[in-house]
Amino acid sequence: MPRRRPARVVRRVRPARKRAGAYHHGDLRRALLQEALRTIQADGVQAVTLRAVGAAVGVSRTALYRHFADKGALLTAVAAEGFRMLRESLVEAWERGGRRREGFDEMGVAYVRFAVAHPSHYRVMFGGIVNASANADLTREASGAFQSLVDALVALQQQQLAKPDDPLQLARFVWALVHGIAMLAIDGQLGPRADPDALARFAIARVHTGI
Amino acid sequence: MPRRRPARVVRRVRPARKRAGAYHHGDLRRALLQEALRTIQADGVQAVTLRAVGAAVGVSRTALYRHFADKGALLTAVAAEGFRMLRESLVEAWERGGRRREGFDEMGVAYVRFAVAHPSHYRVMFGGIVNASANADLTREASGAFQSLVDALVALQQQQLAKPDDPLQLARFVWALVHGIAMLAIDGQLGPRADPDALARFAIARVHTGI
DNA sequence: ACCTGAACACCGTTCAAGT
DNA sequence: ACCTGAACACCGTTCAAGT
Repeated sequence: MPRRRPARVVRRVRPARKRAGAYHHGDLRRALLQEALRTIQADGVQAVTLRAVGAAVGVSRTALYRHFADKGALLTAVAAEGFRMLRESLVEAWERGGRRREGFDEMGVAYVRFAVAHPSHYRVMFGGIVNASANADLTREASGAFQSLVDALVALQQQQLAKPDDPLQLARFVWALVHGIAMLAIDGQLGPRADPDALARFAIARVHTGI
Repeated sequence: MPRRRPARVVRRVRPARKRAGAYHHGDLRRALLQEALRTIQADGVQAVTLRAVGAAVGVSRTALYRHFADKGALLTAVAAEGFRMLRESLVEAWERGGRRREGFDEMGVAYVRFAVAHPSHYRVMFGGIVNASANADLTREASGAFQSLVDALVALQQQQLAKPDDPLQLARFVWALVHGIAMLAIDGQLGPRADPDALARFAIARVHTGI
């Protein structure tokens, strides 16, 4: 493990100028969370150190402990935020596609695109870095994203566009499929020439004949 | 991050008894690899430290550098070994099922079972810990596992049990599906009462009508 | 050829102390 | 209430030295 030093945290370090006697930071919790998100997107999770995140928002490396239980809690919040963003993308795609079969196809593509656009963030959500069932907020956001898929499937069933199977099991099936495509894509396991979008459309098309 | 200390490495530490003038270890490379595998299965990747692995096989923490470029190379070897084991499981299931549709179903279940039986090892193979395309040996083993799926699909096509679509794309589709089920299962995202085996069979059954 | 031991530059976390 | 700075117990990696 190269133990590569955080690329260039310096650039956003505020020179510790603090008004005399004023230790407050407005909303340090939010600032730390956003800096963690920025670092993950730019340099990956391993670049998120308490020292680097603290320095970037102009605070000591232990200030975080006032707002998070530990580093794991910070990453848990990052994961929860990811599920919130993912749910928004899915719902937007579903509605843009007219809440019909086209909308469902768009959801599948949107899912894979989210992962490909935010690979490091996606890994925090699913890579075993945070314990999915440990945190109530995280569980709620993850369930919300999953529920948007269940809702769409129920709507398809009402329009006779899907078989009246257990929508939960159907949703798990579709979720696993797009999740698998997403993981293989960001892992480079689809090969250099594979097109994640095309595979997603191919897969969803095959799924329709099965559900 | 609790930075939890390696549970109980002590138990397998040999008391550094070394025959005078004999530094050789027979096959230290293999010993280090197997100890890493054992630790991952027992305590997870984060328990694999050069100090712990070295101590467990009775060697200093830097002896590893004679046989691996760095810690990443050790984990890459672990991942490659995982793909070898996975391919064996898949081929065994395919042949046990008579190289027909039943065999294909068994492959899907075997895939998910492998991941559930070796969750930490599976994460090393797919969790972004090692770079999939960086190492030739790893790439070869991963391709071998994937190829066992392609071979099965081609056989199904020859038996008219699958549509004559591009077998590579079909294989990516099925691979993504079982991979997604596996990941969600070991991540606990399927919920506490979900049955990975049942979901795998449900999914493969739906797939057959689509391929 | 193979391994050691000290040294180095990092970590996350705790805690008494400051305002 | 909120933050600091030193201290602690860990890391992976390098390197001169030993056999």
